[in-house]
Amino acid sequence: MSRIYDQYCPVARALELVGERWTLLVARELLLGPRRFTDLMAGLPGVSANVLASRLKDLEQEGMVARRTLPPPAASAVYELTDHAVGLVSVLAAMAEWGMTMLGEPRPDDEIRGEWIVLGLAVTAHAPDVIDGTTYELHIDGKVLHVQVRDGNLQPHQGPADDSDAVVSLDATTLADLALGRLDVDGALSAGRVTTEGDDGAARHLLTSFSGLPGGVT
Amino acid sequence: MSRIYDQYCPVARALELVGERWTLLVARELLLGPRRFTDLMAGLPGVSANVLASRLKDLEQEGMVARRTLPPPAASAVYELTDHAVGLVSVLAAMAEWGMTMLGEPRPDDEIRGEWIVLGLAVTAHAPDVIDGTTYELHIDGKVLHVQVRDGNLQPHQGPADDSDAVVSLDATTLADLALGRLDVDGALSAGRVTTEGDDGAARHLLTSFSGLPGGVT
DNA sequence: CGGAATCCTCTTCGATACTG
DNA sequence: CAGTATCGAAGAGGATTCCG
Repeated sequence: MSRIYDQYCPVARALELVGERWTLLVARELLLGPRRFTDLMAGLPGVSANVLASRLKDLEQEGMVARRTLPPPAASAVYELTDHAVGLVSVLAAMAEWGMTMLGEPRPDDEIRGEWIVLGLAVTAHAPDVIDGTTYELHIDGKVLHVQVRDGNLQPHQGPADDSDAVVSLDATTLADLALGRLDVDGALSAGRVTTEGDDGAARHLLTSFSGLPGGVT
Repeated sequence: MSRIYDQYCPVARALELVGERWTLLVARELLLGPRRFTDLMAGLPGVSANVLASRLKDLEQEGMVARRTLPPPAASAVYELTDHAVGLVSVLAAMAEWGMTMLGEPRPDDEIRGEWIVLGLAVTAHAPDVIDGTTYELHIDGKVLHVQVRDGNLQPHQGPADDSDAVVSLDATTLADLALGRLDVDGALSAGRVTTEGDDGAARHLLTSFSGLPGGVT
């Protein structure tokens, strides 16, 4: 059960819904698409099974998350964000945008995952250089996700793209180095830390929109 | 000490900074201006002294809050948001905006304070009707605060205005009823639940911008 | 294998009392 | 007024077990 503040205040109400430890990170994971319990465990290193189960139960009760059983032959249960959670996305976006400026260097014990950085970039990057309607496939440390450009926004999703304009391959550290200005696009490409396929120009536009964000060392 | 997630992720980083219980509510209180420890205790019903002291210490260490001793003869210590906390404001705004839509009716044990509702309104209300550069003084349940309109945004502050265009007096419940569409401007005025002084037309514009927001019963 | 339930230890919270 | 000290209660974290 979520703890309450007993204050008739919008901020307090929001915190009662998603303010507990791990809750917003669960939402972060679900932002990229439906996930099974085990996937969430894997995507949230450090969480314990009982806490995750508890948070999912809370979110489900609040109507933010729905538990659905996939049709056969998969027949496994997945959790996904409901339509009521659209407002939650803007909270997550604000957190990611501010957190991006406070990110700094990875600490010794930090787990590094490409998706997390992509999420931060997606909300932070102003994408005037990226052409609306394009889709990019990202291969980060072997994992595949794709990003759609819609109305000047970058929307990340898990898995491969149906039809991508370009494929960009790099590792999570390179992505973070780009984002925070520790590496520039030309340097990354010439050093072979980033490789592209398909429309190389478009890929370069995407990388440029990713690089040198506020909070970086520029 | 704030607990950490050990994830190199912007959202996780933000949560390490302000994700603990009460932390964002402390920031909410400081948003309206500098406050003494005792003021904060009064503005955060339910918090205990040790938790508040701990949160202030954390925020100070993160550089979000500064502790300052007022010049004589006041000579009391106040806490205030630093310039580094500007990014934090957008997080608070996102929370308030979403929380406003989730607010609903006050629960039996809810404390009701006008400032909290004003804060929610300030970030939620689209203020096309309110004239830029105007200032309003609000008297809510005897407490005085003022709102400045700048670039289409409403900025609330504690205390009286230096030079206000209008004064609006009401109680917190009326304000919430207006915001959530349980009451309209005409009804509130004619029932005497709201009284205005100064530029009545401007006051009406302000009230209109406050009324019938998303999440209401309209 | 997926996920829920149980048990145990540790930290944090919350409330009251106390001190400079 | 501005906190610190103390202590019981609650929650987090980890491991293990049980159920489908």
